[in-house]
Amino acid sequence: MTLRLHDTKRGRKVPFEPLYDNKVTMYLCGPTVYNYAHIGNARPAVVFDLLVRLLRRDYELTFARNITDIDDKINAASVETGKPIDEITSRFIDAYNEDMSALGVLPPDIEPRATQHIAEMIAMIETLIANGNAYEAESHVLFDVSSHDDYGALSKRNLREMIAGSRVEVAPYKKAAHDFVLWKPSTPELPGWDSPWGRGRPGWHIECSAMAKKHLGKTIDIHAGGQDLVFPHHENELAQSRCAHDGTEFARYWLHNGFLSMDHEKMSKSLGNVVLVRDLIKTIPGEVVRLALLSAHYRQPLDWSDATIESARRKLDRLYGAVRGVDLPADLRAAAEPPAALLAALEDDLNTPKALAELFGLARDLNKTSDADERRRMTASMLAAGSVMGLLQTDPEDWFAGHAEGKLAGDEIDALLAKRKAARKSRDFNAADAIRDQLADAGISIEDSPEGTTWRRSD
RNA sequence: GGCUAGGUGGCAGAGUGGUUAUGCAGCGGCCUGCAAAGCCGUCAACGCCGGUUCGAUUCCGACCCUAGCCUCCA
Repeated sequence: MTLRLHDTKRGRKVPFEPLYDNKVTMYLCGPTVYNYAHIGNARPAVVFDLLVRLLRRDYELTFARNITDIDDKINAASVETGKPIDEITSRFIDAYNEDMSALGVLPPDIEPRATQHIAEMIAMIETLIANGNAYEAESHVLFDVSSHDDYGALSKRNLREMIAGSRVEVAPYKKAAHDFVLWKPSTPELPGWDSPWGRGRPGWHIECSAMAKKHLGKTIDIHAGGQDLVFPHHENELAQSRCAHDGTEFARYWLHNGFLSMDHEKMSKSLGNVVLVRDLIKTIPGEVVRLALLSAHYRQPLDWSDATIESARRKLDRLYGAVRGVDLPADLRAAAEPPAALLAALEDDLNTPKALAELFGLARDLNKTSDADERRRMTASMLAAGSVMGLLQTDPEDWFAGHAEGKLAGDEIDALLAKRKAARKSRDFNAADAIRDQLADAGISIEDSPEGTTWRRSD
């Protein structure tokens, strides 16, 4: 395949070539588990899940998505609720995985947790001190940014400008404003680990460097995350890892997804517009959320609103409508390939809107033809495409029946449709239309065709 | 203030130096007992001002506007 990816560091799309022939390593910055995942957290999980699915077609992929389970926000939640840290984190790890699963996100090969890699972090910090890249001050260990020439190369900023624009108070123990914490002391109430610098806990950035090294090696192929992580998180990871590994390249391709807004406003707790995935999927199929997240290119901003959801739902109705009622043998389905144009779109830096356009084109062709073999072939192709994108994996009948219980049960609907059929046969259209109205009131719309009548939930 | 990305038809959203994106909505038609779904046709766009060019929405420059980052943040 000819995959092209937009690399943040080079600032442009470049052909993807793994370090080793057919083996690819990929690391995605996962959640900090102090709360349920919101829709903004879901975007990187979904878009990079698509990349994972694409890569697995041609490469032997090792994919790690970490869990940050030690952090000040987690500590704050612990103090607030009076519950121990691991009770909080294990609960939200489970919730995160359930929620992502509902969005069709496949589990990563490795899900490393920060608290299980303290020794690796300490070892890396010791190396950084020994190499002259870090220093100890007042029980803290800080990374000396001035020791790394290339600092700022990823986020395209230079230290002088950053200091000029800085509005941050500089901690007194720092040599320079942008030196960042590798290790910091803990108070007796807070979680801590023994270290050469006393009882303490790791800074935020070091965990990803240590875990990437342990599970994927010194140089990884793809490092991904949200755009907001470019600085400082990824810039700092990059500096640490290279300095700890004698300048060895850390990540060969840096991928960052764009931000999500809520009704054109920034999502924030203070505005009260944070939407949890957990709440969303109570009323909306996870697949609708997934398609909504894939309906804009991953590097573009995406606005989340009721219209976004409704649009995704209608798109799925159209796609499922096309494959509905096609009797597809399992072997034909298993052997099918996605259309080449669709793959080409995805391989062009995950151009999901283009890929979806191809899918709709196929749906139109499918709706047009009445040849049974053609219909089976096209349906198989659509489902294969859906499989790469993590869509269309539900039985169409189940899709249109809806997940939530409506006002009418399935057998009641069938009974009404039978009555209507009889009425139509005796050309009593008033009675037939009354039944149709009754169904419409219950949120059921019906579709007559030469083969019979089908129905769908439309509310 | 600095850095980065972007401003496309009613809405969402790709793309391109000259030719239909796509979805929803609208309009006309076909199909239907009437609808719905589907199909056909159709309307409609490239922030502003210059420049390069035979030709720019697409390249270059200025300007205006928007978002993100510069502090925890997907």
